[in-house]
Amino acid sequence: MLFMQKGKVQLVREDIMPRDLLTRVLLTRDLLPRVLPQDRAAGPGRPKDLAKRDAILAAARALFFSRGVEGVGIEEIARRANVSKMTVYGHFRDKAAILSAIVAAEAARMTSVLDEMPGEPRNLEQRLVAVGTALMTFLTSPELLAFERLLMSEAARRPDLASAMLEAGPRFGHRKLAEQLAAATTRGDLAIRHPVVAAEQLTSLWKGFLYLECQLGVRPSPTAEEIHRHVTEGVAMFLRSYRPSALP
Amino acid sequence: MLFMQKGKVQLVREDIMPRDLLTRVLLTRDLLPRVLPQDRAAGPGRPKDLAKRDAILAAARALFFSRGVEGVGIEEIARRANVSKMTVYGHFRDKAAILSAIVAAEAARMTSVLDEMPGEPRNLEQRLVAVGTALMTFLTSPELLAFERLLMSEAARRPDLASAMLEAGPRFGHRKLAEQLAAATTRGDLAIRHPVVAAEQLTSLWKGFLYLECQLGVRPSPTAEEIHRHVTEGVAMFLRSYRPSALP
DNA sequence: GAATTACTATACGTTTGCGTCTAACATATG
DNA sequence: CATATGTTAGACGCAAACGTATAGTAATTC
Repeated sequence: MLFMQKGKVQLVREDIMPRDLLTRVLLTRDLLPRVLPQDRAAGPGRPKDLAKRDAILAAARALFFSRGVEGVGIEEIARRANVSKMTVYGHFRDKAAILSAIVAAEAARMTSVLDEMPGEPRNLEQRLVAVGTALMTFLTSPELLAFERLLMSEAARRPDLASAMLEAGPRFGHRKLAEQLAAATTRGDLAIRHPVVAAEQLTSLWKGFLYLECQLGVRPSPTAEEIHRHVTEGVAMFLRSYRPSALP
Repeated sequence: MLFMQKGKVQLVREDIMPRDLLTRVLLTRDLLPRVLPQDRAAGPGRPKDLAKRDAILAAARALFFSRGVEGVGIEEIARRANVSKMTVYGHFRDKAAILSAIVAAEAARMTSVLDEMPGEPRNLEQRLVAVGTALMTFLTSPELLAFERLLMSEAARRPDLASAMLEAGPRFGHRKLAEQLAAATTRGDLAIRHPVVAAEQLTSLWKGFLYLECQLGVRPSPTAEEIHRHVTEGVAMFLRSYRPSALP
């Protein structure tokens, strides 16, 4: 599929991000206990094959993303993961548990990506454009769009999932961006009274109508050029509003 | 339920908006023929009871909004509409046709609401705040949020629905807002080079993070005060960026 | 090797929901 | 009145999906 190189599917595992950050993200809405279950501490008997667990999650992820939770059966997940149906139930209590694990993994990935946003380039405008471009590239990727759609349709039934994702994604991103904006303000490059508000505004400008169109699937994901142009427009507008001369 | 006063449910009918506007909205994505079907031109025999048709649509709307299309059975719709299941199938070919009719009605309602946005108040800032407040009040109403959620989850399967809604809602609104912004520019109150872009930016600022939280259901719909404060912030930021002195 | 646990394949019982059909009654045209 | 269509209530066939059960094989500990 598009978003996973065959055989190399990593979901929630301590090797992709520091355990404490992962935990912090997932504990926001007691999602963790459902995701890292009792590991039976290596008694006698054949151990569980974690590769199969990952294969199940990868298969479910791809299927859920493209056809929604209700549109996919357990048997189909098992078939795609090259696994027996019973094995699926051996690893997960039910369908909802699979979804929880996927959302937790996605939340972790989101935080991880946001945590590595570019921070160094030369002047402020270039830095903001770089961050915005990276963010929009991430957000408009087919897999992220599919994930948001999925989350939206499950939001009513499973508010915990939406909560976890909001915390790991937007809120986390806003805090990080707000820090940068505050720093720029103390440096004298910007005049911002409420950095968090400004960060939310900037993010909204970055997303704009473009993101909505992508989310509803009425247009393909934007090219790098389109994203760059769109983000640059937003940054310019933002900087005009918050340039130091604007506030006494 | 929350969003309809019992018995007074009006969906797609020529009495709520001019026929040509309605048609223009719905024809954007050949939704119309599926919604206003062949009326059999009053031959012999008992005529169809349009009140029942409306009751079916109202029931389906409420149920779809709260539990999604897949989560609701035809029998349940019929029961809630005080109608036999066969009557449902007498008016609509299948579930998808019911959904089409609902979306068409909602699109029409959306255009109608956007078309009546406040236009008169005194100065520019007050006018923009008034429009933004009205828009956000509309968008964050439980019914509209539920509708967007519904649409999002069906977007993959039914791109025509998303298209119709985008055209009737955001795109229509952006055009109207862009006209006002362009007028303000010629009046000298603003300095805007690309009114449509600016309209999209302003709308994004109005929505902001607040709307996302509502959409995901992690917070209740904002109060009038909250909306007013949020919109005012956005307008202030917008005006700082596009005030005439900002551009030579 | 014995015990224990995991995985496979398959079958099963149950539920759910869709869409159709029928027989009776209701309401319109002419 | 005859005719034609709409509405109801119930039953029906069918397919899909969930989650469980069983029996045999595979992997691991002691």
